[in-house]
Amino acid sequence: MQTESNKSNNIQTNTLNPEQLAAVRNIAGPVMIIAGPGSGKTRVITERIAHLINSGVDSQNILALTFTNKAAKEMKMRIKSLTNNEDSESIWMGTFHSIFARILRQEAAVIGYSNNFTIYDNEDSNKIIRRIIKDWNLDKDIYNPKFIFSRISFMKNNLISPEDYNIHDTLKEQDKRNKRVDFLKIYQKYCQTCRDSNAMDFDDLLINTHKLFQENSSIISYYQEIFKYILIDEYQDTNKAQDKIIKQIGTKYKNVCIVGDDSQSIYSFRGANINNMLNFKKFYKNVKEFKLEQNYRSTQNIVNAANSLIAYNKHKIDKTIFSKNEQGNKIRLFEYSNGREEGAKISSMIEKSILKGRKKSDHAILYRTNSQSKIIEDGLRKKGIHYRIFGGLSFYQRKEVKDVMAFLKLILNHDDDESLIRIINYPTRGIGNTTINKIRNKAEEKNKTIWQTLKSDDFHEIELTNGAKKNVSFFINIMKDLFQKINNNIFEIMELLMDRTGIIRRLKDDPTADNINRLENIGELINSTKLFSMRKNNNHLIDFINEISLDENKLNESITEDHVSLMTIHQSKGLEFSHVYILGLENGLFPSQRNMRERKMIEEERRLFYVAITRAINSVVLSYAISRFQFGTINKTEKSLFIDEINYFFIEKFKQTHEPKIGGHNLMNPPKIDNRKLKKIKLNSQNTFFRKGLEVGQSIIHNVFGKGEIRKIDNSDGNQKITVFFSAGGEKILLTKFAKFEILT
DNA sequence: CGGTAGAATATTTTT
DNA sequence: TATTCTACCG
Repeated sequence: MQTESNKSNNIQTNTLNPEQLAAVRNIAGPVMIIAGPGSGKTRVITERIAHLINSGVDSQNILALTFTNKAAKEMKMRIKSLTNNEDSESIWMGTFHSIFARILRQEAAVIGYSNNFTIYDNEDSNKIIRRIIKDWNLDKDIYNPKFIFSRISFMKNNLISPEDYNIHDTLKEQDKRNKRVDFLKIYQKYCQTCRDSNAMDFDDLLINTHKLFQENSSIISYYQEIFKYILIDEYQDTNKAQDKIIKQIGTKYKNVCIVGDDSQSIYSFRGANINNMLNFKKFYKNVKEFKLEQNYRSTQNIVNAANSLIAYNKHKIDKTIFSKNEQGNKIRLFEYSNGREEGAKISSMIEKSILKGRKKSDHAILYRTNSQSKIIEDGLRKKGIHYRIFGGLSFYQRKEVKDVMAFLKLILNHDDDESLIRIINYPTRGIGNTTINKIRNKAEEKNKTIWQTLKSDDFHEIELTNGAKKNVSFFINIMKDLFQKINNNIFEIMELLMDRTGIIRRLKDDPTADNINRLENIGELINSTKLFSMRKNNNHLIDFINEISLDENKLNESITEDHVSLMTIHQSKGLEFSHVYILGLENGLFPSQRNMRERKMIEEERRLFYVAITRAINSVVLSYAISRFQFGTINKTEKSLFIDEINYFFIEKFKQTHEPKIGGHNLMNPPKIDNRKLKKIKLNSQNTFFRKGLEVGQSIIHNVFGKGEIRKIDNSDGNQKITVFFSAGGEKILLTKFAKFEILT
């Protein structure tokens, strides 16, 4: 895999083309760079920043906002080598969220937070909302927690506070029509809960920054002076709050450079609005506009196919993307009878490609939804092709990891009720729902946070059974001891934490496959705290939590073995691969069911498809299945409407199956076949897993237990088990599916 | 209170 | 199918 930043070797010469050069050199005043896919955008950005520094601009006066922290890191490295200047380290470069979190920690007191505030992720937010709805006995169908959360998020991204909502008739009308009359109350309560817990959710990082700047003229002028030069990548995917903040900061010096491609805007579900980009020229006068239209990445066929597709979108900036690379092969389209066949056939295509001498990492498989990864995984595994799935559940989102992290968060911020509730009975120590609710009610009554309640005399006012009281006291004591350690290094905190809570002991006592896996993950977390605490600076608890809350750190980034990449199209943004496979081109899946109703939404899905195609350097393979197994039933599907939008001149169609087509269905509602009777026969689709090359007598090294020797290999059921004797820990049975180890001999 | 079995329910995409 | 929720029993 390559990211755009290190793809510059694709640019034929070492020099920039005239348009790129102009975009790099024009550093004063507002600039808009429209950068088509593969147009050397990242190179232009890095060169531009390097040019700023070489022209004498102080690194500390540059604000560069990227879409991911990973992109920021890579760009920083390139800028450092371009400028040969150590100072380039001090550029303010990162995502909106991480940069603003940094500012907010600095200025927290001004807006009524303390600087150790917790950052809640979506799971935390959802739990809070679910609790509010439950506490108030609201109808779960009308007040669907997920929906409520996304609506709250929508409000926040559009800077609509509860007060604003209240005077916003159309919004109120909408909710009234849907009988969600209590939406405002929930919104208020949710905000209150976060604030009381000294916590911010992702959206709060934006709106609180906006508020901070809005209400404090001295602070905004301070940052206007700091951020004299502003550059924002992927501007097409900014939301209103982000756009406004940039306007707040940029209005003084107006050295604002936005980079983006309206055709690649794919985050409207998160509040992103292309109009931010389209209206840029209206807000600032004399905007210099540069269009990077030459695609250095893909073959002409791929670029032409993508162009013919995106031409169906009405809402877009006029531009002509072209390629001078070789013509290349046509895009290939395959029809399969079902998802399983799709997975198998695509896998064997990749296998053949690898046999031709290509690297696995030249291949990427892209899909619309995370759940589609499973079928292709099965296919690849059968062929023994290494792959890596990006995204899905990240390491830090795993339950057991979050549980341990909740202890750390609570140590840092005692008012973090969400974390406290999460761990008061983890591992189970006899504190059930009844007890927790009694405690919560008392805290509510006293208008205190839970920890404040527990540590004060109020605790004794709660009517608890003796047993419950003892258990809660036990928890309080654990936490008091841990709180003492707040300034120790994290590894020491972790050791005490494990010792006092017995998390590891408990898991070891009950070594089910799940628990072994959990144990390994916690082991990995402990390892990472060890590494973290060995850092020279920024090695405190707050730094650790900060990085984990906002960095999409995958922790297993270090996998070096050659592998095929599997990811959603959203995650492929900014990446490129020689050979790209796009699965599941079916109406209802891609474009997704929900987005098929509105033209605006279909345009977004089309942009998503455009992004997918333009990831490819040499070849694109598309596929769809005429039936798909989903939710335990087989559904007939129809090929995606996007397929025929690609000009036939650039695409080649293959049919693998000859089943008669059932015609005449309503496009919006593909017929469903009731499969309940068939289900009883149940295909034996057990997930088998065997690790290759294992032998009795081999010595291995395990990430938790260390060195050991294989004593026995058990392939009897679908899950391969090995018995290993560890010099440190004695004999253990491991499931090779989960165990993390390497063969030594 | 904790564990579990069986029922109900859910699928976009993510900082 | 995979995950979450609910009801019930020890």
